Amino acid sequence: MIRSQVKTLVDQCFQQGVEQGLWSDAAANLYNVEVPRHGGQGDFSTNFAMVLAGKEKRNPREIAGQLVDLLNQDEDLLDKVEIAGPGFVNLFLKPSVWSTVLAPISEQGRAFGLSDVGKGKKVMVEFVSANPTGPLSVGHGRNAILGDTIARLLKATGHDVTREYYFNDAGRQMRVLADSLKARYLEKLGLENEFPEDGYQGGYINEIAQGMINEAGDSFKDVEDQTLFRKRAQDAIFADIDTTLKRIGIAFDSYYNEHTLYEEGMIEDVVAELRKKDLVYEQDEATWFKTSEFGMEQDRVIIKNTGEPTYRLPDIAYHREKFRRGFDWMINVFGADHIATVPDVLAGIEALGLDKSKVHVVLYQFVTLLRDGKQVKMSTRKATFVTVDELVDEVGVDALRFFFLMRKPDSQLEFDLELATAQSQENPVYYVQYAHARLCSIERMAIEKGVALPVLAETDLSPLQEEEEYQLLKTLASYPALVADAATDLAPHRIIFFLMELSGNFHSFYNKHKVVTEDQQLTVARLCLCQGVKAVLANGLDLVGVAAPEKM
RNA sequence: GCGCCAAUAGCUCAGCUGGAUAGAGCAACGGCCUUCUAAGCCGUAGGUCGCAGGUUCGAAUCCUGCUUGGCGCACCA
Repeated sequence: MIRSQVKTLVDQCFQQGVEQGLWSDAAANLYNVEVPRHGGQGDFSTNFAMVLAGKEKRNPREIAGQLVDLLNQDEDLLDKVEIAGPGFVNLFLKPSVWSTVLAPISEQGRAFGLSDVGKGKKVMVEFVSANPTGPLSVGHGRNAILGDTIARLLKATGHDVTREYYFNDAGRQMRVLADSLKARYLEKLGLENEFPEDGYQGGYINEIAQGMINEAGDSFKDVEDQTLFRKRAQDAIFADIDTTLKRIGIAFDSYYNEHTLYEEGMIEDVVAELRKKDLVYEQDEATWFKTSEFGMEQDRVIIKNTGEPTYRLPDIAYHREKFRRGFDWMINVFGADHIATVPDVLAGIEALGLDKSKVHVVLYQFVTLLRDGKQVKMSTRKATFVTVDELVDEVGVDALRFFFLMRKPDSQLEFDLELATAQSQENPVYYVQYAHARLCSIERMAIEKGVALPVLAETDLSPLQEEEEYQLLKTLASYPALVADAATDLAPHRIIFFLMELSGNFHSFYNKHKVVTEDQQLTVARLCLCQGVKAVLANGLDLVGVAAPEKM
């Protein structure tokens, strides 16, 4: 926005300097224009002279002086230019420039902040992907919110996004699940049963068993085939997962069942292709993949001596399928405990001659749940986990999403239930939402007092001259670039930090200055500013899936 | 033993991919409601950016080596 105007200006001066023989073009695209951290260092600052000095072994302050002369030809943007420190050139904008940010916000409305930096790139975000063995737990919650928000960000920046859920309803885990259900079923009928040693102990199994009894009594008691029980468990649990996801605002574009890979022969196909490249061999009745040829310490089994593939093989086949479906960028959201599987799959992709740089794994660290100040130990089997549903019951969807996004994926996330529930008033999500509600309240008040909401194009913005007003305008102006960066860096937490900053700017402004006053000119100008802040807050909140309430 | 992630204020964490004097929220202390929502604001205090080297005009940020914590290292997923 305004920053890019300034960047363009500096670029033009750079070019002029090249044409005038002041310097070579060695530093093209290497310098930057950024917002300095401290006050008094201008609205923007460039390291131009120092970068160039490094390239040409000259005195940076001398180059800075030449750049300043060129910049001083500008009449529209700049108020003054200074050389500072080791050779920074600090640019001070004409104050009136800042209010120009309000026009695009007003014109674009909900679309302000969106961009086409993705250029329609076809991207798949695969996330959650939990097998249907139980309700979604806290870890899945972080996965779900992270994946969903990354998808939202990419969509907002012009990517063609597909959200996919990959799951597997076969395999050992599901067999144990079926056995667990059957045992509970028999148990409830008062019949002899044997609960599997490593069975799933969650109460949800009992509920499913009870449902079967309510429906059909004991008619399943002699069924030997486990398929029935597996299907009952899977259907019930999947429906449950789906309900939870809907509840936290998440919908998938497609679901992919591992079965498909078998049914359509893609598993054998991958093995055949690897074999053709002499990358597999048989040993101890198992089939091995030469991962050692791709920088790994040892080879890995892809087909067990039982004839059953290990998880690697379908994972590789699945990724090949993603490539075949034409995705340019494949993002997987995995918990840190899956780190070990990543190199194998990447090796497989490489082995198949595909471009592994198109696959990006977002690894998020664990969520530590604190209850009564103590860490809650969680285990899916023992059902000592806290579910996403329970969390939502306690803190609500908005707080859940906000909290899960407050930390970058790389950081462990501490979720203190007491803090999130008992002190919900101090919850940062309210800080942001409250700012939005206040803005709505101001508009209501203005209308009540007979002040019509202004039309920006007809409003003189020159009365906006307070420091707090400039601060708000500057923050607003930084929004579009922030969204673009957060998206391409897969860093949703930056949106959260932006929202807190903008809200903070607004609360400060609000406490120091009154919007609706006797001064007509000032009132309408400030109402325009408020409309801009409100719109950007709403857009940002929408981007992370948090509500923007009009009243609190 | 090997791999990945982290280490920044008392606590929880940012730090825009190498910039100038280190940032926020809680917690602590002191102030601000007859005025558009006090779920808010203002001020004070709080730091050897885990340790040691290296790279350069310049390092919390990049490289190497250590230390501590978390997660992994299956013919489980």
